[in-house]
Amino acid sequence: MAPTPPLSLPVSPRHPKETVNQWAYRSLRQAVMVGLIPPGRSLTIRDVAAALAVSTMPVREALRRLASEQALEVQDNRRIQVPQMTVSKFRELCELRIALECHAAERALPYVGAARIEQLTLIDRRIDEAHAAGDREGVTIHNQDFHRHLYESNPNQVIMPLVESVWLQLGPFTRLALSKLNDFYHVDRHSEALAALKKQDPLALRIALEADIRDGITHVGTAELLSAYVENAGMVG
Amino acid sequence: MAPTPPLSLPVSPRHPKETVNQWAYRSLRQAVMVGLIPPGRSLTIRDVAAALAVSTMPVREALRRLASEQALEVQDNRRIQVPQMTVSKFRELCELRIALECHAAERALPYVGAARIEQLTLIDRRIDEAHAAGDREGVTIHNQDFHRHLYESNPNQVIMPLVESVWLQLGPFTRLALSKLNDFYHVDRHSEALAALKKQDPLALRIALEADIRDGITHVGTAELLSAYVENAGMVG
DNA sequence: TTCACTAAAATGTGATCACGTTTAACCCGC
DNA sequence: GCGGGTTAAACGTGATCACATTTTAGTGAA
Repeated sequence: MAPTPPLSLPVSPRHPKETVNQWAYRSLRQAVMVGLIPPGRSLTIRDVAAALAVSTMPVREALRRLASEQALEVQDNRRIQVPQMTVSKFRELCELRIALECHAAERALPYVGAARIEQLTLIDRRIDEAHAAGDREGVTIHNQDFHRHLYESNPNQVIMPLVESVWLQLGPFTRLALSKLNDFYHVDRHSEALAALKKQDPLALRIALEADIRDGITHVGTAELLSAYVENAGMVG
Repeated sequence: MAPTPPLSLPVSPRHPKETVNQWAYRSLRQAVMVGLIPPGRSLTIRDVAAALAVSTMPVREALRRLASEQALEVQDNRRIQVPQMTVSKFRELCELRIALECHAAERALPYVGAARIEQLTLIDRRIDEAHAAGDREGVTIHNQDFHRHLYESNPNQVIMPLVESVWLQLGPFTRLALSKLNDFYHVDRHSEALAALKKQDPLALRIALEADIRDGITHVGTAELLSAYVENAGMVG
């Protein structure tokens, strides 16, 4: 077995007023979300601390937090690693995502006014632009932005943290979905969702949203593709 | 304003092989779950550490973890407190609970066999016993046990952590529901759920489960009762 | 009495160190 | 060469200390 390569993390600049803890959390979260750390890779506190050039203290709290959000996994060894994915677990996460987000959208619907719809339309345009430019990471970010803004129309926010947790778990594997994105004719589910919002039609919204989520998933969801991806431990370009 | 009373936590014995961190987390979680710490009460690291007779290190990690599970809330002051509840937030949490748990039950259904049903029946009996004995906390614990065992029939577990998060947020207020428990004729929704499991009937299971959850909630859910409870900051016997 | 300003206490944050456990390397005997 | 046992390195955990920020108390003037 080859020796584990030295850990290198992309260091985004640290915001002013941001604690080292938050910065470490944000950096690690981003790395996990875009699948930069292959599943099964174990993260030691000292290594991450060295990679981020900070002490161990903020790092271990960031690691623990990500673990409690199911983005990382603590083994019996007390060692922390990126969770391994299985086909059935993946399916389970997708179905959960659909149930959760359809519910979130339905609960948000009554609060969606014209201003919000305009905002969502704008974000949707940004997705298209990133899509046209072949910017996969941009598509991911703006797509999450679209969903987040929709659900957060509901002022009584309790669902978003759970949705984010699911996103984090699926995160490392959405890259695969995006790599296939251009191979299919892309139906704009977001337009359908926006139409449903304008009509205040809950059922149409659910349908559009479920279709949108499945669209991004089915390309991955075939057992063959995913298991090939899983076996390669995330090494997909 | 009266000076904040000194913090006293019920210290459950520490398991062997359990780290101080885990023990502190478990203790705090339990305290929050049963509503022992009134909403709005701010928890300082040093106070909790003193109450648990440990150093600050494990405590702050426990606090942060509970915060990331939405059981506690970090303010802009960086201070940590038990979240305040509002009527609409409560309703939102209840609807989320129903959506989440109905989905979990449906995904678990195919895996529920005779052995599991027998186990659930046993737990249900324990609920009745606690109910008869007037043991509210026992009812809560065994009821959660029933739901947990049902959802965990699904071997690909991804939903339970989210469910636990919702339980934690509702936790401090279920006490009120239980205080009214004996005032109404109690339809045994668990029996209906068990029947649905035997028949492998997804729809009947959903209906039974939603009814079960609503039964425990409607007594609280009336705006008057809850707001009275919220105003009193959890001071309900 | 009330408001503003200052000083002191309290609190969160981050770094460093010590200890026990786990993991990996190494060496010896077969 | 190969397996088993010993030793050293690596790691997580928990405690203590120093520092910056926040909160509170106290004081004095209007």
